[in-house]
Amino acid sequence: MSTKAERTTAYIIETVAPLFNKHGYIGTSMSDLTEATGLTKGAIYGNFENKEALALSAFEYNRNILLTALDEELNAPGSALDKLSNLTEFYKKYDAFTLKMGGCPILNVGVDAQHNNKLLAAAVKETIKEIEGKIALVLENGLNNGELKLPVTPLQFAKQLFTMIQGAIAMSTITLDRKYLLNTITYLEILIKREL
Amino acid sequence: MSTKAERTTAYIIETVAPLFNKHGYIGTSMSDLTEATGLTKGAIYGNFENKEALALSAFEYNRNILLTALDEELNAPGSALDKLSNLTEFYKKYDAFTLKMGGCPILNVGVDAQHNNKLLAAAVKETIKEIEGKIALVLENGLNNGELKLPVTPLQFAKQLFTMIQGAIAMSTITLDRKYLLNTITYLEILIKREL
DNA sequence: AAAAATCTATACTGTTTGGTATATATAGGT
DNA sequence: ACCTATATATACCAAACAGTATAGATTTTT
Repeated sequence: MSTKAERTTAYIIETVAPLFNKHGYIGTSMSDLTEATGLTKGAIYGNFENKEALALSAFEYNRNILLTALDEELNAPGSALDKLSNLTEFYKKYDAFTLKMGGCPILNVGVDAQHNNKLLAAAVKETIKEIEGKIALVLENGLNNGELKLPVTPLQFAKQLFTMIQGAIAMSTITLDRKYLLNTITYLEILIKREL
Repeated sequence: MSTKAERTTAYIIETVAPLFNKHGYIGTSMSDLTEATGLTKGAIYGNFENKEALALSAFEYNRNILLTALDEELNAPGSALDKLSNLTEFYKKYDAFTLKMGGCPILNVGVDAQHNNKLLAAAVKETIKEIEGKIALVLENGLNNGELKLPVTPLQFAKQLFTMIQGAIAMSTITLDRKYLLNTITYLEILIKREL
């Protein structure tokens, strides 16, 4: 069984991750964190070196949830097209999926950290690369199987796909209108059926 | 000629607009503003009621630059397809265009203000509606001319177009890689040529 | 050019910021 | 059950926060 401190550390991360995601690095104060966790500064600083380390752990927590969910869709049994279909279905519900974490961590932290925190900004860039790689791998396998053909390289197509998805997420987030998400994904489904 | 105070007000807005756009509402402090403008708090608070009013003016300043530039492209003489071509050309250089204002104000303020400032968040939503309306109008005119046909309503197509553009902006901004912008716009040009 | 209006600088407010030293309380191992 | 190690709370720090009162400087109007 895990030690008390490990459980406290995990509890803190889980609790503050949505706060950092919603209000940004600077926008989240230590008093916000003590209030949300019910712990004191002593407890938090006993488990994390400083605010930055905590914010980074919080992002990584959200990122792992996202990557795990994506892996589940992309590694499910079935053809490459099946996996892509899993992916689009997943993103149709992405707003509900990211509700607990306070919205899309890639969009929120990516934009917030750009000029406010280099470590976080780099972590987001790395996460994007990972996701694009995962999608590209599925496409490459489908290509090698002869199951589908591509107008561009697998990575290039994956990047285009993810860009459109991220655009839908951005628009839905900013306008609070999930139609952007639904309509874009519907378009992507048609695009996949037609092009591949 | 304008009065001294009016010029000072304008000077303050021009100077602080990129700061608010880059670092967000909470991330920009009054001392950042006095430092950048070379003015004191007295001068700034003499021209603006508070930080929020200044941030709103700063966003509106950037927004007006953007809307004016878009109007120039969409109201230029020529056919509807010409105007759409102007639009895609404009967005190919969007990263350079938004450099002075510290990045895309719709993306930056839209994400930042979401949970930090309702007034700003509402202003961004309104701006998106305006831009979509402008694009939709061009499409509608082209439709009425018999110049082009659309798979969906003009507004719906405008929204899809803008979502993809905004996705490219988001990805380019977060990764600092303008290829996302270029590749997406290239794709849009093909899409317009094929679908319309 | 004088008077009235307006703009800006200075100095200050109370509050909140991230972070720390230390004392106490609690957990884990024997 | 005790002892040691560790985790948490309390009280504090200097700096930075947004905002303000007022006095002096500069425009603008007359």
